[in-house]
Parts: sequence; structure tokens; C-alpha cells
Amino acid sequence: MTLIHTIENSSRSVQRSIPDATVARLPIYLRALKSLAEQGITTCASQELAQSAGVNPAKLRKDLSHLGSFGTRGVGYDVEYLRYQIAREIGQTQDWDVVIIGVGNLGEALSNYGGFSTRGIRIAALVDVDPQRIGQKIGALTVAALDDLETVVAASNISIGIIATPAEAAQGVADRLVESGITSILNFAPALVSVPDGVDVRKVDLAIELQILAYHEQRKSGEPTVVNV
Amino acid sequence: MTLIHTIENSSRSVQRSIPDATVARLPIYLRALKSLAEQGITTCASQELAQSAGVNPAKLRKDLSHLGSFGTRGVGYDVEYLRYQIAREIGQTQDWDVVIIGVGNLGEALSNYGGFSTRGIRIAALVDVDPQRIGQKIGALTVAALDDLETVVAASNISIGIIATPAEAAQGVADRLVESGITSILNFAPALVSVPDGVDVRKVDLAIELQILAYHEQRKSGEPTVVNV
DNA sequence: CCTTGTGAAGCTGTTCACAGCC
DNA sequence: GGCTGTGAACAGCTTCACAAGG
Repeated sequence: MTLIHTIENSSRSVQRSIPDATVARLPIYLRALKSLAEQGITTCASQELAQSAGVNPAKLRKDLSHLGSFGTRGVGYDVEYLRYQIAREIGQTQDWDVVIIGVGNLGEALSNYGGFSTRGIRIAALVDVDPQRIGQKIGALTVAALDDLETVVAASNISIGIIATPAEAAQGVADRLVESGITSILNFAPALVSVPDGVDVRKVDLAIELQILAYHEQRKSGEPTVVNV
Repeated sequence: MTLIHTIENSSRSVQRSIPDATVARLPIYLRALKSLAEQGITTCASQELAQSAGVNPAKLRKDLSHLGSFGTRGVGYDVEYLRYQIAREIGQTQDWDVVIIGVGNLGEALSNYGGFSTRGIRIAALVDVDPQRIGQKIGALTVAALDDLETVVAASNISIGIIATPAEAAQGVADRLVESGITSILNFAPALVSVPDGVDVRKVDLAIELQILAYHEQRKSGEPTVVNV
């Protein structure tokens, strides 16, 4: 990806840029900490936290070491304090407004998905091309026209776009998003979208996930462990 | 992960086990090849195919080299032949039957998702706990009771389970799936599920994807590239 | 004594660059 | 000449194991 415009270490302040692999796990730690907090646990060792997050303790400690030094040797971490530090690092102290483009089955499911609000994500707008869809109400939101994307983005201070259209429409929508000033895109369409430098695209391809499982499944059942000599 | 019960190289046959990173890209190549085929292109160089898949040509060639040697030096690859070889490797020559557990917004969206059938995935059954849901028709399928999971799995020759329940229910469902003999699970619930060795679990967490984007977004807008000295 | 934070080792994946082959 | 297939260099991530420090 290499989208991090390497600031190549200015003199002061902590060394920027946390490894991608670490960033991807920070939300998991956050959820694990939340769960510990709800159980009334106020302090934990890397051991427990790691277990609760499904990683190995060394990895957890290494990950945290990229953000700073928040633990106490011989004791562990203060749950609330660590929670706050991670939240701050990944920008969870504010809410992020998101627009979903494409209000089909998936778009609608996403807009009704309950898991976002507690994680700093707010679905702020829905957009579609279909005249039948435009004006329709989904929960508290009214579906806007794709033509009004720029207006919608500007009005709602939106910073992330979700593409939930068919594959053919994906590139066009991505272009429109970029024009609107959006620099972070989550793409659910099974298509490659290309964007200018400085714009982040993440892709979630549901079919691919299943195809990967199918591959392993084939391995497991296909050849019944031929350990011939 | 390390779920590949390393056969540690028996004497004959190609060395098994393709790198995970490669497996994850094979479906992408397959789609790119399909697209080329539809444009009437019968032969292609790694250059074009790589571009169409969004990877670099060297990586593509290295990936393919793990499956065998399917190209012609000085010429490139035969689109149909390569397509068949990759499809064979990832088990796309047959259809894989899938059960979705949890027919909420997401489960329903998945069951209506058009992108599966062309990629060798067939939603064969839907299951829920909610008595209101059970018996309901979604497309051609009738929602079955969670209690009948074993029966459903056996009857339809299902090999993959998709967990689309709330987080609290995920572990219980995973246990039921494993009991039913399922060894491949795609988990959409924002929860860690633990399973015995030999069972593959992949996780898709929609909120995490957005949180990762939010992190980068914060980076981009937060500090306006402080390149102080 | 116990647990963190971290150099160092090891592993996996990517990229380079070229020999091999059509 | 041109493109594949691949050893070798490289980069990033994970794991180990231990010194540092409460």
C-alpha cells in the first residue's frame, strides 16, 4: 500500500507511523478491553488481554510498544488508561461520519448494522442512483441522489465512503467520492477501483473469503492425508 | 493460523501447500481472467493480467509458480487454460454449499447477494433461533430452526458455515457448527470464536475495517504533514 | 518476584534481476 | 526479441528470550 507519506522522522515527537499489522489489531484490543472493563476488571497482564483478544502476549506487548509505554512492570496495564490511549491513537475519541453508496441488500444491512455506533462510526448518509430508492427512508435517513453526493458529503462532514454497488458501478462511484474530497473508501463491490495517491481504499470481498475457505476445505477432504512413502 | 497439517513432503507429487497470501489472491486472478475472456482475449502476458488484478507482475508470476508452470516463455498465458488450472486448484470446479446462521439484516443480505453463484458458492440453507423467523421464506429458501442444524447440514451436504448472529451468540453457534461436522467457518460477528484444531475460521469485521480507515484519515487530516526540522 | 518493553532471531511475503526457453 | 520462472536480496511481521524496572 505505502500510502503513508513517510515523514522520515522529524526531530521531535514520537516516531510516527505504526505498522499496518498493528493498526489492524488495535480495534481488537479495544474491544477486549471493553469486555474486561464490563466484567469489572481494572488491571490486567498482557497474558489475559492477549488471550481475550486471541493473540499471543508477546505480539500484544510489541504492538503496544509502538504507541508508547503504558504498563507497569510486575503489574500489568490499567484497563481504563490503556483503553483511552488506544482509543486516542486510532481516533476513537471522535465519531467518524460515513456515507454508503448503493442501498441494495448490503447497503441496507450496513445502514442497520448495530455494531458501528459503539465503535465511533456513524452512518450519516445514504446515496443511490435508482430513482425508486431516492427519497426512501431507511431508519432515520433518507436516501439521497448520487448526483447530490458532493452536497451531501460537504453538508454532513463525511470523511469515509462505503461502496456497496454492483461491480460495474464501483469505479464511477469511487471517482465521484474522490471528487467530493473523500480520501478513505471501503469497497464491497467485487471490482478493483483505482484512485489517486493519498486516497486509501480497503476492500472486503465476501465471495473471496468463502473461496479461501473452500480451498482449505478441498485440501482437508480431498486428499485424505496421503502420507505415502 | 498453521492449520495446514504439514504433510512434510511425501516423496511423490508436487510439494503441497500454497502460501496463504497466494491463496488469497487466486480468486482475484480468476476474476481478472474471466474479465479478459469476456473481452475476447485468449492470450495474455503477466503484465496485463497483473494490471487487471491490481498486483505487480513479478508477484503474479511467483504466485502462479506455486501451482505449476502454465505459461509459455516469450508469449504469455493462455487465458482459458490458466483459468481452468487456477479454478481447479482452489476447488472452483465444484460448487460449495453454505449455511448462514442468523437471518438478520446481514444474513438476509448475504443470502440475496448475487456475487456468490458465479464463484462456486451456493447458499444452501438458512438457520435462525427466532421462532418468528423460522419457516419464513427468503428467496427460494425456508429458514430452519437452529435446533435442526445437524439435520440441515447433513441433508444438504454443507461444508461451510457463515455466522451472521449477534456477538453473544457467535461462540455457541460455532460450537454447534463444529458438532455438525463443519470445518470451515466465516464469522461476521464481532467476537472471537475458538474452535478445535483442524477447523478453519475466517473473520470479517465490518467495524474494524472502518476503524482502520478512520485511523489513516486522522493521520492525514490531523497533523498537516509536520515536516519540521 | 513478576511482568513489561525490546533487541535479536526467525519466518513469510515481496521485489528484483536475470537465466532459461520459446 | 520477449516473456516466463526463479534464485537471491530485501522488507515487514512474529516470536523468543531476557534485561530493566516496578
